[in-house]
Amino acid sequence: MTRPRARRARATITDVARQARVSPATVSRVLNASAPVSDAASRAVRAAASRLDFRPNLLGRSLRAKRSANIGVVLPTLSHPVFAECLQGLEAAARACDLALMVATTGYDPAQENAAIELLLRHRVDGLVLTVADAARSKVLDKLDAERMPYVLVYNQLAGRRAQRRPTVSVDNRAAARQMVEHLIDLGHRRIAMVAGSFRESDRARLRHRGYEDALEAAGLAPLPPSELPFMADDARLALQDLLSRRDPPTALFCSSDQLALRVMRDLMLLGYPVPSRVSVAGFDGVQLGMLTTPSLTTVMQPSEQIAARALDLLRALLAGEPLPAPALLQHRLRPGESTAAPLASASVPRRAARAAI
Amino acid sequence: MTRPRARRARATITDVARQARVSPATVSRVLNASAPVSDAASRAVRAAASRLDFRPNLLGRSLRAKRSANIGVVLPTLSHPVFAECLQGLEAAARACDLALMVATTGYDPAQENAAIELLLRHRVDGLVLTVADAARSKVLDKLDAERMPYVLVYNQLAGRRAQRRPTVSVDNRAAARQMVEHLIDLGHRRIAMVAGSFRESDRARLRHRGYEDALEAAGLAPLPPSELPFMADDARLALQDLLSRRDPPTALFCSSDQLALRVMRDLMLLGYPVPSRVSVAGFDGVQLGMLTTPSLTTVMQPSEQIAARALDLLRALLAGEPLPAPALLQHRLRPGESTAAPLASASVPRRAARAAI
DNA sequence: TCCGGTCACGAAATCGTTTTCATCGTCCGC
DNA sequence: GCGGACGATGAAAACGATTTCGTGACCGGA
Repeated sequence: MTRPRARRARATITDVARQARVSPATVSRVLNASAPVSDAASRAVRAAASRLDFRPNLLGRSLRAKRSANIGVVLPTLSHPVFAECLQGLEAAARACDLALMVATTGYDPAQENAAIELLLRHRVDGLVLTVADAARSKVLDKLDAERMPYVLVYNQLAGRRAQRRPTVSVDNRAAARQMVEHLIDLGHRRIAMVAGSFRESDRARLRHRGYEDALEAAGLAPLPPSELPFMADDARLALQDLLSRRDPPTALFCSSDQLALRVMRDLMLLGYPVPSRVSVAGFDGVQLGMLTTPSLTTVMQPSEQIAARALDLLRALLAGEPLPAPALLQHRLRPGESTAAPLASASVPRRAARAAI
Repeated sequence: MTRPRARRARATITDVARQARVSPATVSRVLNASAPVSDAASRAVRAAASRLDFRPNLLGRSLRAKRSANIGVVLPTLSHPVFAECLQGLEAAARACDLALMVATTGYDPAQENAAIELLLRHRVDGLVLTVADAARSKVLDKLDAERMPYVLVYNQLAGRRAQRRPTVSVDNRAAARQMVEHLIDLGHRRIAMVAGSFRESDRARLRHRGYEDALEAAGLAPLPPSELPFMADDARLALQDLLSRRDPPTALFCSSDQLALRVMRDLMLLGYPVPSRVSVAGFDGVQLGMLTTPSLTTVMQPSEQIAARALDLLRALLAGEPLPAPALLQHRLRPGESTAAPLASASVPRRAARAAI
């Protein structure tokens, strides 16, 4: 007697086996192509599986195989479009090879980084793709190393010996920043300030600052003291006001991210400093929305899609047992926009002096 | 003889049990507080667990308990900030109750919607939070219903009987759109066009169009034919050019999303129609970036954080066995920006005629 | 003292797979 | 005709937890 009203539970591999008159082992072999199976059996299994609408229970498989086909993604935030785009890219790449993605965000907070990773590890992700605040002194990376849990860093970039131990996919932040600042110098700017959210907490911001210094030094110009913009909108505006009302204010601002650059542009407008006629603004990231503003944002494009795709490639290689890959540096591209222009004649250092300085 | 060089495998519940001199069952009871345990045993277990750095293997638990503590999120895209913000909110809410999130994006494509869901179901997510292209005629929702898989829709909004069967969390799209268009009318606009990516594929765009019609009708104004902007940037610009070079062109454009509105604003600038002096533009969503542009975007704010939090609440209720909740309508808010203003005197219908029409 | 009832706990079954190992033909070369 | 190799298969043991069920121990009341 079958009980018609009870919802039929989903078919398991045993049901398929019974229906196909083979053993569960054979079903597994057919469905995973993990061992040769006779044609007859193979067909019977496939027929049974489709008849029963078999959906393998990945929990069972993962438990037994010690592989969950599941990779963790840990990012600082999704409000910043560059990370959202990256996640989007990861997701596409992951689904292409039947991997699921578990995401967590950390808000740049080490405690949350840790909590996020713990959660993912409990769920037995096979590996991780992550962006940490500071890759060189990250507790969670130490932990992952200690546990031999494979991971690939994205956007983070390491220098020196550490770079050999921790796989990263990024652009050459220093070179890219230098190129951007050189662009500003080429436009005629002589007093260029760099603005970031926090240098201390971001390895990328620091590298970009190095690039900024490289460019100025090569041009014989003096770097201005770096500015950190407070997180609160109003405080940030005041800080900006302060920065620009000094004697010899900067004529160009190089921002450590597009998100920041867009905020800065907006604040400058509100403060009565038109962009780019009074102040030029440059960003870093190349988010789509930077092209939609007026003026459009001059920025360094990071190839987020490629970064994502490459990161997943590397991670899969690690999972396959290949040795630690060298850090991957992907090509950036300077995207000129309308937010940068030559400085006002009155604001720029007299031509002759500038030339002499160079 | 222990082999010191072999990496010690992670401790399992059995190891903890052995170390604490109790059975695995007791360990489980202590760690999940699922049954009373003596103080002594409890302490011993906790001590052993922390000494061994025990990390429960959720695969084992999920398999046995038929609960994976894992919820699936299916969204059209993450490039659209409104979804990124939603995911961000979901993640925060989920981690607060120790749930992991598995995400997939669909690009509004039914085939991908299906593939994404299949993947998540194989991984045995406990439930889903999703946004589909069109909730009323969605194959995947039918499938989920058939399988009794709990889900909550976000942003989607259903009308009529269907609304009772499918839990949704959204704003009142129609009312919100009406309010936005009324705002345009109040500013003096008489020829207002609505612009969307695709009405056919989006239940939300259609509802917002209804609200648009409501507002115009209530004001005694005639709706203009709706415009769908092509996806390709250049084509979209041409379409816009065409729309505005007709006889009696619209003086205000109501866009079905902020993303679209920002693109439209940019294109209008490029085409030589300043916003808002020549054309007003209004959006829908309330994404953060809309406040950073100049002019800032007039829009309807959807409370994405709350939508996410509420969706997770509802889903947890469903998982706990509670009956289907009624659709949740959350409060929207009109966020006035600089992208809307009174129409040029020459463009607006003469006051008297307008009054008469009303 | 005995009995019924809690209470804390352990043994063992179970979840749905994969994987090892043994078995059984069959085929081939001699 | 025989031995060995090989190919396809099934039985059964994992994987790491939860959960059912049963069993002492203990307590209070008669």
